Amino acid sequence: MLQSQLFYKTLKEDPKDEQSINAKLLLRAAFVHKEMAGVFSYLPLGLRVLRKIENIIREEMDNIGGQEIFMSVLQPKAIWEETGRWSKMGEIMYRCQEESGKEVGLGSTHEEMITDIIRRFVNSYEDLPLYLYQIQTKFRKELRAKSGLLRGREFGMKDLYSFHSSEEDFRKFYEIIKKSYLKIIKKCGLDPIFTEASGGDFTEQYTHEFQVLAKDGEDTIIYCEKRDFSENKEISKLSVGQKCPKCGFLLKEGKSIEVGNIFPLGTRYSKDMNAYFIDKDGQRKLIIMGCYGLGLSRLIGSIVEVHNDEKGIIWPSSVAPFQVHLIHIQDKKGKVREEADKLYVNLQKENVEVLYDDRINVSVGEKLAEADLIGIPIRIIISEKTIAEKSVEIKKRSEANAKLVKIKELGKVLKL
RNA sequence: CGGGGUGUCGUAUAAUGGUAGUAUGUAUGCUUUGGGAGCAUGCGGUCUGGGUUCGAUUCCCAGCACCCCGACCA
Repeated sequence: MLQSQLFYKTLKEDPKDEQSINAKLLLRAAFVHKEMAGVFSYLPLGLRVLRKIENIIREEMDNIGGQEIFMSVLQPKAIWEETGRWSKMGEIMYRCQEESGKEVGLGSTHEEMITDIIRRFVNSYEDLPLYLYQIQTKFRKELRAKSGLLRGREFGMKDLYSFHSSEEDFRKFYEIIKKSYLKIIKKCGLDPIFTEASGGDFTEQYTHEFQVLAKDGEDTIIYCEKRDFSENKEISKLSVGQKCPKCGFLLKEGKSIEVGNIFPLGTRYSKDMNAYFIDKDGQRKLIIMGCYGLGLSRLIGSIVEVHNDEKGIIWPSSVAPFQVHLIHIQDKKGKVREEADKLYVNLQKENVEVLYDDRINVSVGEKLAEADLIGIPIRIIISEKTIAEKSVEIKKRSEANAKLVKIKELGKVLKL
């Protein structure tokens, strides 16, 4: 991508109304545009990050046998009435009324809809287990949207629903998905803590959350540094300084962001919505369900909250909008530009995702400051100086020092 | 939804009961190229509605928006 063509514009100053780091940096670097509180549009840079994360998730979901679907956002009132949640979700769900008086809701979650779908397709134990997921925009009337992408009224989420013929089978899958989520979150460059919490609106039982430590997180967890124990402070009977019940280490308390959660739904929804299957023994039984959410927008926000410095964002390479930021420093004869063009073409041939700062009437300082703000993991500078040594300068965004690398050896250094 | 704060060019800010200024961005031209570069010229603004007043961006009231705290929630 040529930077001269990229749809973006950076801001030198923090937007005055934003307090959270993720909002400040994502807005300043033009990853997103804010439409209103808790509602953001994704611009080219931000969308590239979003797609990266989506694909990390897809790959992992497909690995464990998930199948992707895409449910509608508009939801009929009738299915929500079956579970009694039409009135219960009133404060959360956006709703509208058609001319005829018919009411519809915008999906704030999809338990009802998925149950409605599968009850028409699942008849036998042979149809189970079944794992369906989607990557979808959710709408919730947040009374107080805040903290940039961390709490929105419209936000991206991956939701997975699993269907089982026995509690035992469900438990097995619960363990699989736990590992899988930990893996996904780690791949996104975060350090997840598996945390026990209360079930909220979904279930009476305790559930589990995937928390990421962050100064400005809105949750508080009591956790063991060895990662073998963690409870949301809301429900925890333990506190800082007490011993971890698993390993005896001293417990810590920390602010955190909930990036994912898993709920054992049991037969809560299948019962209300008559989702049965015929088991091996010929008996009609309720389908056992689980649901598993992963906040896409929230993951992006969390990554920025965790990976930044005073100059800008530091993207982990797995989710970075580009892998390499190629910057040329203009000389009088235009030689550097020629060399940079060549390098750009070559990198593209090697399928390196490269953002090439080809702009000519822009000062070096501005280019470098913008590069730091945008936060692409590897910065390559080519200038008269480096060309004199048949080299380029390489610097990782996460490191302080740059080094000269011979152009010939560039492929090796970039591990192409 | 309760409490608090803030609304001035795209962004960040200053000032004022009587012509709204600066920086940055942006447009044009020239110069410049290793940390948001220089000169010149141009474009661009007082959230909305009501009240007080000869006159309101300024004072008062209401609304709206945004931010923060709380409650709620992924």
